[in-house]
Amino acid sequence: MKQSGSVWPQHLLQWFWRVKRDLPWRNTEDPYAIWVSEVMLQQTQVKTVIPYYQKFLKRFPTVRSLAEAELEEVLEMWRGLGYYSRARHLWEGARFVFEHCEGKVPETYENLLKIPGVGEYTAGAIASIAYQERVPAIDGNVNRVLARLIAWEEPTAKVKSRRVFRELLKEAQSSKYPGDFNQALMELGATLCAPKNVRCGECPLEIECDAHRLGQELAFPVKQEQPRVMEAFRFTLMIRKGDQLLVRKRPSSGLLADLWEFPGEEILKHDLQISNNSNDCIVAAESGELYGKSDQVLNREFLRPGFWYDLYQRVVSDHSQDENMKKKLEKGLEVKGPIFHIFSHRRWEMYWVDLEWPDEISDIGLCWVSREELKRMALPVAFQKLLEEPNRNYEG
DNA sequence: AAGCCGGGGGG
DNA sequence: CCCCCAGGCTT
Repeated sequence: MKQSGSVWPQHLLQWFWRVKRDLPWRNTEDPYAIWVSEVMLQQTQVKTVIPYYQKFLKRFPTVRSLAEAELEEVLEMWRGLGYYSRARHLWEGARFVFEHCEGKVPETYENLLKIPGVGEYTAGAIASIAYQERVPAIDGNVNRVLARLIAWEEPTAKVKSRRVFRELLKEAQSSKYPGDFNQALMELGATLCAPKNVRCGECPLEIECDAHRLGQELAFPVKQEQPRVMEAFRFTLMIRKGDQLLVRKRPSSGLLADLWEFPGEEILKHDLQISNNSNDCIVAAESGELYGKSDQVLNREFLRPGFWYDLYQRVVSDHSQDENMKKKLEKGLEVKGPIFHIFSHRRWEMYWVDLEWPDEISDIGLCWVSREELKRMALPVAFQKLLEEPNRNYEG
């Protein structure tokens, strides 16, 4: 960690004062105007923002004028900037200030935070720039600059990273010019310390920067590790009656929420544990989880008629055909698969069996649909694949 | 802590 | 064209 008494904050400020662009929101101390600029700059480049900023402030020069405007007109002024929900948030924030703060933008970081749509970053920017409060304003640019400065090895979004960065800035931030200090960091990130094209030769922090010392500027900030792919089996019952197939609706949260599926179960390979049982079987625990002695054992286990019969019993609540189904599964068990399906964070190894059902079924969660109807329903691709491969018999 | 929102910009 | 993403909010 950089020690207090470090000189880089001075270098940074002097660089900023030397190169800073003359932007409209840098010629005002009006917290409302700075608020507007911050919201616009969150989503768009400086040169695009300038004309919108001027037009917007001309039409809505005060919190009151914005609060009293119709949302329609605010959105109209925003047209072309994108991210219209933020225009709405700005408008709602203005109404909040008008109503709860006597029309005056709060003067402290803490009170700015109470405005809906104003988070840590925006509150910090307004407090430091308009009121010279010594608080950080950490946006994506600042995160990148700091991560490189100290060659920080964790994703910036981590709680630990945010704590370390805040501590670092607490030491470094200028007492006399906290707003300029924050703007300088952002300017640096926007111009020299860019995501891809770094210009370290011109950077005031070149000799202080750990990433540069390592020759690894682009390695920081380290990216969030993508969630590892969870491996799972997906066992499915294709229950038919003539042209009809049995389907059910998935739960309204989680994977493939509210979509349709053929009845069955997902078993995470991660959940497979060594069984206490003396025999070599997978046992269906009360929770519905399966336990096997090893992956190898499990990989064979779904060939057992008993495995599919157990699954069938957990999945179909109409037990009138139990004997019938048991016979079918024991006599001519044909397991189909594997078919693999990959989601963003999960990988299914899919197996299924075909079953004929003789007549009506009484199960509140299940319903018959024809293949024609199925085409018009929200059936995830994973299950469509099963329909397309009726002859993929498993050959252990 | 992780994901969504919902559109833009960069490669 | 696809991939990635800021900042605030929700779960």
